[in-house]
Amino acid sequence: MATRTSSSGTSAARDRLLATASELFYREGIHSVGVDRIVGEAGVTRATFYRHFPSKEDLVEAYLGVEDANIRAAFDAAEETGAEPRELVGLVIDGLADDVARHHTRGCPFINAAAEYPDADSGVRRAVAAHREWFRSELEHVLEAADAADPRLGAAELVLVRDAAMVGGYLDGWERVRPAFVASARRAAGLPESGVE
Amino acid sequence: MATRTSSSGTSAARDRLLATASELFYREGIHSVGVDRIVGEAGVTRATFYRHFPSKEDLVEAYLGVEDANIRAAFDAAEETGAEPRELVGLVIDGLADDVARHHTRGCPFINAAAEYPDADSGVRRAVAAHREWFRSELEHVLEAADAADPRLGAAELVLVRDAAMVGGYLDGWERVRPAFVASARRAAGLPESGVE
DNA sequence: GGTGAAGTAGAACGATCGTTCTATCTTGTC
DNA sequence: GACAAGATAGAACGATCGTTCTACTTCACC
Repeated sequence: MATRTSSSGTSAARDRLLATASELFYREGIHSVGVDRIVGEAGVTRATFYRHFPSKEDLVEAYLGVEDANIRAAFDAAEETGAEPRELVGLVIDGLADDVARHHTRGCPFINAAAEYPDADSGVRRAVAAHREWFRSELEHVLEAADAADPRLGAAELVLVRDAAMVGGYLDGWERVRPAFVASARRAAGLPESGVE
Repeated sequence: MATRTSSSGTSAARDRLLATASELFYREGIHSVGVDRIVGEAGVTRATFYRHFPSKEDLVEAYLGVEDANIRAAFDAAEETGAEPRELVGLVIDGLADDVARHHTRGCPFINAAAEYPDADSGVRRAVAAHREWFRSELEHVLEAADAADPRLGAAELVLVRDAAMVGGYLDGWERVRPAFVASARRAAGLPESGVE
């Protein structure tokens, strides 16, 4: 059953492997999840696994790539609503809050991964650093377009408060963190305290 | 060389074990550091290890206990300066910043531990939750004494921003995070933007 | 219709994991 | 001097880690 889906490097087995691993890595941590577990739950053999990924670490990096792509897609979707620059800031903040509340209830995939990879030169940490830098500069552009007072500082504060929201949402519960997050984020972005519009 | 130090559960070997493990767990992560490594660097045998700790997880919890005690001691020291309530708020914020800059450059021990322990009922996660609740209520008391507008929300925001400072300090570098941290923290606590006094 | 890549199945590698064991030695206390 | 507790040394447990291997099957493409 060699179901090659496209001419590129993708295949049904590879997709299942990556989807299963992403779920397990996020929910239970990376070092805690063994290769046996992944191939078992993906319904794939070890040989197939190592045909698609040179090592477990490559799978870990691919997992972070999935998370990165998801967030970029969310930003793209927000921008495609055609909202005005100042509206967009509110949309982004609401989107971040919504993401923490619904999808990322076990903390930030990148922060959690970094906790398990102390070597800053490792592929995993490089992926984390690249993602964070993209995220920060993306926020800066959004604030810049909205004529924020200090886009650079504002973006740094938003990153700060988003990190905290993911950590706090995981450890303390989102409902306890939400008010503080919304207050801090809107203040950092130079928005009024109240509703979106 | 059975150097019993006191009549309680402490001993030189146990102290070395705990100090070595604390350093290794913090610097390299918990699952990444094996028992062999710990006993080796502590200059102790496995038998001695298991005489003092029923299992590795007990050592992990003891490690978090050390971190918890350190932070409590720092709060006590700040309170013993005899500063006025409003001064104390500034002292606490400066102390938190100083701690991130000097000691906790690999992130927050509790957040990192939680990343590796998904089970909220585990002893490790219970220790994390207990520490965080103490920390939050301690901040609330400090803000309360300083007649802050909303001590409960302010404390929640301070926890938020402190979490973020430790994460950001680790992943992005403290010098990049410091301005955003100080601005957010002082605003959350209802302090003026500028110096301590 | 044959070639080759991608799949399955399953055994096996050495290394390390956390844990337990026996046996010997040192030390402080009665 | 005897005894118990703590530390030492080192072998060994079964389990799991990430990785590699051989052998066989199935499909897509030229």
